[in-house]
Amino acid sequence: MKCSECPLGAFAIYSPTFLKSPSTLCEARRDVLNVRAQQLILRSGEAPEFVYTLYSGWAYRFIQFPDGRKQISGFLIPGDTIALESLFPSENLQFSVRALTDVVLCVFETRFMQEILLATQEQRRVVAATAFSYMAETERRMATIGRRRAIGRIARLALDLDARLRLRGLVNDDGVEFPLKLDHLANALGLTQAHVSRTMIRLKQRKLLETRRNHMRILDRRALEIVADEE
Amino acid sequence: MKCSECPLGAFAIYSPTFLKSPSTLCEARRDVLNVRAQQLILRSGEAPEFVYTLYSGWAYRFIQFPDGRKQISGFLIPGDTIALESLFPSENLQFSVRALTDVVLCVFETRFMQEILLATQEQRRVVAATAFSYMAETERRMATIGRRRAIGRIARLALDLDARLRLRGLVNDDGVEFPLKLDHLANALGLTQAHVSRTMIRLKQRKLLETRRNHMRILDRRALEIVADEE
DNA sequence: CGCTTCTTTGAGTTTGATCAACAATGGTGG
DNA sequence: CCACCATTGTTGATCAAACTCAAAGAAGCG
Repeated sequence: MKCSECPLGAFAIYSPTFLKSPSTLCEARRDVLNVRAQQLILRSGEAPEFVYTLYSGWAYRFIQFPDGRKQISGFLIPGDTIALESLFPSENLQFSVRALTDVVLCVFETRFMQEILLATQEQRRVVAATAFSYMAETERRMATIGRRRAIGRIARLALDLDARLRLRGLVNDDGVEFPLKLDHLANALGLTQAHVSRTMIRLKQRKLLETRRNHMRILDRRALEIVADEE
Repeated sequence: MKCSECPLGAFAIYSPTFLKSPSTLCEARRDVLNVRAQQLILRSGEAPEFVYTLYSGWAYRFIQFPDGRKQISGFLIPGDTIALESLFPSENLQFSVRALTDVVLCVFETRFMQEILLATQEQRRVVAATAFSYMAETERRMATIGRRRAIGRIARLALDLDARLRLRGLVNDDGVEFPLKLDHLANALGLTQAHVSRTMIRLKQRKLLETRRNHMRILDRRALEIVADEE
């Protein structure tokens, strides 16, 4: 695969550099890695050696508790950097990342990526904006989990994912790719799988969204937003 | 107040610069602001004009819902920067910050602070580390809210705050300053004030911690950690 | 001392968890 | 193309944690 033809380069964290000179990224890229669904990509407690970006497939970032429970703190979609934390030599990771589907990763030399991302004003701005936007999303999800009931939590997550996927152009016939199982939703939203099932059925009955196979479609965005804000 | 004598400079985000040349900060400082308890410091939707750091008192960062509920996403203690987001000209804020007690703020020229914080490798490292550490704390709190019951959530918050306050030296006779009311705990942990009250009483009965006036003391740290991890 | 702000407590209700079984779905290989 | 298997989703019964609403106490402050 040539970086110069990458359809995601314009959305990645290195987009300013990519748009100016795609070949720079090819030089920084060490490898392209295939990872099977369910495999760990980053392990809590370690310090990642490379910077990875997601070329295809989904992954999720999660915190594992001693008793086996887990909380998914975010989903990663094509174009996302696996963990901005890996860019800087600070502490070890406090979370893990697991492939949700089969995944293809681009592997970059950390040192090289640091240089690219700090090189220009514009690049630094994009890095900061990406970090703050992830921060904002995490805070909003915390608020949703803390203060909304099941139906509002699911509505909000559906809207957020839909928006992000659309920005990346990952749309098919008026809906988006959607490999999440009830279990993922449950672990991301502080609910149980059984309860997510019941609640999804309510959302479908109210004609707010539908899911089939690996696909989700929002049927009434306005109404769904009201549910997310008020229920 | 002279910056050179500031006891918090060594803990602030500009600590490398401060330790080398305290006067640099005096030059960047525009003002010292007194803010009363309950006043808003930053408003959601706006773009802050200056960079503020907390010289004394506590504040909290929160998201307000249309229906009046709110979620506190973090507490700010002396030495903290009010919002790293204000450093970079990205989008508008998605959260607000309110003074929890009477507060004294140092007000810095944004442009000047940017220069200081990007000037050296060491400064950039500290900025990144601060951002990632706040990120990690937010993710861990999300996990706690999503996957722990009331007693574990309170235990975890008490431990986290205690640790942060101790790092800053804000300790008095084996306990820490603690101006939080039940309502703040409730809004930070996704609970109601009534339920926090009942749960705190259980923690006190089990001799894990005590609170009087504006003060909290952890009586059995080991046991409290077990509660935070497993209950 | 009186007022305001916080905390405690109670009764009744609701949401969501738990445990468990069963149904549907989508591959896979024969 | 069908039978089989693994995975995922649905459903029911029961229970517990936490919420709501409300009122009474306690504590702190001027």
